[in-house]
Amino acid sequence: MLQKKETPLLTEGFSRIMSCNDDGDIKKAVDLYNALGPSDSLPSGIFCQKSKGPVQVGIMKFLKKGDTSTVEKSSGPKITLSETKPEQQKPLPKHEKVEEGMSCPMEIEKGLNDKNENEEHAKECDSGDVDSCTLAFPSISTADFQFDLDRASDIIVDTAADFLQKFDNITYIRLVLVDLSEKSRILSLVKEKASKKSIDCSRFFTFVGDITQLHTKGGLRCSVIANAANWRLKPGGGGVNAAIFSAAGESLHHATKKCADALRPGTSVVVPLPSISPLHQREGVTHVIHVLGPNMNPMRPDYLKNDYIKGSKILHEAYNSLFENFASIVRGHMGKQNEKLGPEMSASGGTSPNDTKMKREDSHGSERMKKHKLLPPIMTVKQQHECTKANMPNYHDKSITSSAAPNQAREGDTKKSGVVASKTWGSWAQALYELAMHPEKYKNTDSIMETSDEFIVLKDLYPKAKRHVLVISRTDGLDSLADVKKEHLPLLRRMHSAGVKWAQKFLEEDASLVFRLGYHSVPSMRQLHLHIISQDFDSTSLKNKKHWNSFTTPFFRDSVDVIEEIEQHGSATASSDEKILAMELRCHRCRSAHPNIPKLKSHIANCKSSFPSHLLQKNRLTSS
DNA sequence: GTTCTAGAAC
DNA sequence: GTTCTAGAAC
Repeated sequence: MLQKKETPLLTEGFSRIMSCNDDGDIKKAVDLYNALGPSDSLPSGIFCQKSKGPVQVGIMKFLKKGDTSTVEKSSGPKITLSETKPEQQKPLPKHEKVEEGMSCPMEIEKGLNDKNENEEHAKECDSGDVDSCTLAFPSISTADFQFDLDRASDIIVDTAADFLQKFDNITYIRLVLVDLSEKSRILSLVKEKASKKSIDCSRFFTFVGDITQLHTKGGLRCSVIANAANWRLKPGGGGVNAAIFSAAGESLHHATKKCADALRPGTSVVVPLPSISPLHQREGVTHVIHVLGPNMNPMRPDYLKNDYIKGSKILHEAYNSLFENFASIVRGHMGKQNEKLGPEMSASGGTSPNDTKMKREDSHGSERMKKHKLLPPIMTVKQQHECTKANMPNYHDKSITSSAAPNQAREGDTKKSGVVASKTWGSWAQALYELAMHPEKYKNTDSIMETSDEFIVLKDLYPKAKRHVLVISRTDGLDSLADVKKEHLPLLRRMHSAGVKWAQKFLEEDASLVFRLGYHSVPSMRQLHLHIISQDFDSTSLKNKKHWNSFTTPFFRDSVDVIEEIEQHGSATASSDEKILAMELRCHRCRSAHPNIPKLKSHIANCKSSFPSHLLQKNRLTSS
């Protein structure tokens, strides 16, 4: 239930930790403890019961379980009414007979509540081959993006026919166009046009139902589903996108973010769906392909102003990209089945020369999109220097931050050109650098407490505790711990001593304070700076999880440890990852967890526990 | 780094 | 209804 929470450890003082994944596990655990007599005991250790249940519910949902809007567990977890968009709430239509006079080979299947009527299909779909090779997709661009249905149906039928012809040797590859309503105009148009083209109805058909419940409600197994995504690949909005993200849970969101940040109209991206996703567990969906089509809605981004020449081209590209990506998944699956090679192949990885080509093209396509679309033009370090030279160092002055061109890391680019990727810095991240390079310009600022050739001591403008100062190195090119080498050791030692000196000075004024000296693993601001921060964290500027975790998790690297590490290894390699900043909030003294910043702050205002033992060693803390 | 704000959580 | 967070923008 506590999905983002740190797992408890035996070292925290527990003797036995059991993980329960579903109600059954919980009951077993409760029964186990209920059965204990006064002198009974259980073995110590960590006991993780393997998940058999379909989904791990969030704690809020667990507590609300009695709510009648949530469907009973017996039929598998269902989307609660409050989570679905109005169009997803409509009950699925009852099975209807195929319309009379329908001569085409296409079949219309109605969403089925009655399992018996779907038995035949379900049986067929249970075959591993078949379920691995069915793509269910919604009509792209015809809902919110208001693309003309007649033109769209032509494009769907054309691209599907081309695709199936290309794969006519793989008979069990199937494409299924899905829509919610039996009255769907796009379904009937596609059905009609497909019949005219005599497309094999076992390989391409339409289906009435909810794309997020094809297996459980419709008896149709589709391991790959397409999503009519938005360009930011964000959950929400409405329609299919909202429904898929909602049904797939957080893990789809995370998995998507790993694959791409944004999508260009006419392209698609494959996202392997983590096995913890309810959509994976319940419906057997292993991949979601996000597709972005052309937009004919003036209220939405990339509006094409009714330019159907461009629009049709983009819609063609969108379906081609979708089907090609689907093919790469199928090939990956076939590769696994046929070759049974030792090393695992990626879900989209193929093995034949053709596959390699396709994979390369695909990855090129997605790489192009990956992390790039939203980024502004890159600047060289020199350009950044030029750009910021003219500016004042007050890093919160908006006139500065808006005048300097932003720049951010584009690892892909630097890697490709063979240059080692080095972090680039946003305009707001330059202030300490400016100050370190030209302290004389700011000598009247009362924030500067000390200046030497090697460093500057500055009051943090947004202190995160009663006392919070920075010792900023003045060495040009030394921006973060990643840049620190053995040659910088004397500097680091002197920065440390300066920090200790200031801490002692503060202790003369308030002997109750306790100080910690250290660096952020990944600093937000350029120019190596050492934090000297009192451990009360009593400050209105400490506002969020990132602030807290940057000073109280391994993201904060104690100066003494950094120095020792560089002495031993020549560099500071143990730096922790930015992911840790999103962790739960725990008291830095007693390690208790708190649900939000205000509650954490009221706790730490009173917590008198001693500091964790590792902080009590090696002078990591400075106190009176 | 902060500010702003939509939407989630309460 | 208010509080709080997280992500975008700067």
